[in-house]
Amino acid sequence: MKNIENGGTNSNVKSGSRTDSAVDFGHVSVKKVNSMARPLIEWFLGCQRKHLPWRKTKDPYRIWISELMLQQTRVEQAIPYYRRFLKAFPTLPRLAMANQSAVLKVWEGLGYYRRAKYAHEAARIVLKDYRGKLPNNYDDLRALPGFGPYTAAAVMSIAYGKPYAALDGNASRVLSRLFILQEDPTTADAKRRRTEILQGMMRGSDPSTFTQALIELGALLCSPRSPRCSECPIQESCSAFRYLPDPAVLPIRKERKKKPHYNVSAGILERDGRILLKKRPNTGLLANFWEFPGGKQLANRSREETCRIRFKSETGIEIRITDKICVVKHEFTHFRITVHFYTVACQKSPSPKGTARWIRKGSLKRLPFNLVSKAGLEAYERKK
DNA sequence: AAAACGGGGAT
DNA sequence: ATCCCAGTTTT
Ligand code: SF4
Repeated sequence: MKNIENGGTNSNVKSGSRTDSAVDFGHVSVKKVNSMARPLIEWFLGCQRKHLPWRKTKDPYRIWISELMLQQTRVEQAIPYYRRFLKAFPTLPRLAMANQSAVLKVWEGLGYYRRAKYAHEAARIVLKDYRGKLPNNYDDLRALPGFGPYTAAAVMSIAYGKPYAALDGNASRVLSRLFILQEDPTTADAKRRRTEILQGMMRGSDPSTFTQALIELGALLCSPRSPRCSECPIQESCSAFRYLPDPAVLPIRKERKKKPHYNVSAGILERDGRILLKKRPNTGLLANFWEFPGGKQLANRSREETCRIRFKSETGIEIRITDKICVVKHEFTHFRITVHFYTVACQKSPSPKGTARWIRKGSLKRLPFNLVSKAGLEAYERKK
């Protein structure tokens, strides 16, 4: 089995026809690679979090949804979403037949909303091309939207029991410490190399158990900040534990760029029990989410003027400011914003342009909003 | 290779 | 305030 991919497009590692003893991991010991799986798996069988909802199944659809939700997302945060999602869409065909906005609404609050879009798209493809069953094949999975090297390998190993190496942040961190890999783990080279090592490590083990065991080790013991080496089942094999005063110095991390900050003004316009909202574009940040019309602070303008001008350009509607509602601060992945909410009024009941719509207040609960809009709306309802 | 893409919890 | 999480896609 191979799932190593070259720079960018992974196929899980291609190692030709080399035998075990010929596998070369540089200074990574073959003996160590071969001796680690057993204690790791024994520890996992005794100490894993058996209550995690996705541990109760090997249904490829459910494993897929769990892996998708867990991308860059903490276990505790994903659990309620996993339950709600599978209650709403119990099977892959049910997901495929669902309305895209319904899928997005269930995902609301979980972040990285492209994942919801991909889940829906992939489900439709699988229903059409694979009779509703996720393909039992790495390359076919990789071809589906949202299936990168990790997710494809995770489904192949965890659900289908095939020996594909699933390299996630946990597995990568454990490898960094186990073999004192001082390279930057984010490069294509490092990923390829680490996937190879993983493939060697999982040889001879049950792939489903091994994949979950290594990830669980990274989550429970070999944590980013303070690894609990004294409880670690592979302590004896671990070079970082043996040679470094503090294994937590690995993996090395690159310094981050500072986040820019923007001020934003937004207007809340209500008329005849309806509120004027704007749907965000189909791509990019918070794609297809709804929000209050407004925009970034304009140079040499007041916040109120900014609100009025931005509101007009997004909706075509002339408004005047009637009151200030609240100020909401929020942090996204790459920037921070401070949003100034105002109540606004207009002359008649004009029809909006673009993606702006009058939404009945009773319908708000069916539309997806991010935390900023929710905070603005809540403050508005409270103040009225 | 780098940037874009959310939100929350831990330190 | 900073890090980073069961990563993938686009640029
Ligand atoms: S001994 Fe410590 S550093 Fe090494 S794998 Fe175990 S928890 Fe991680």
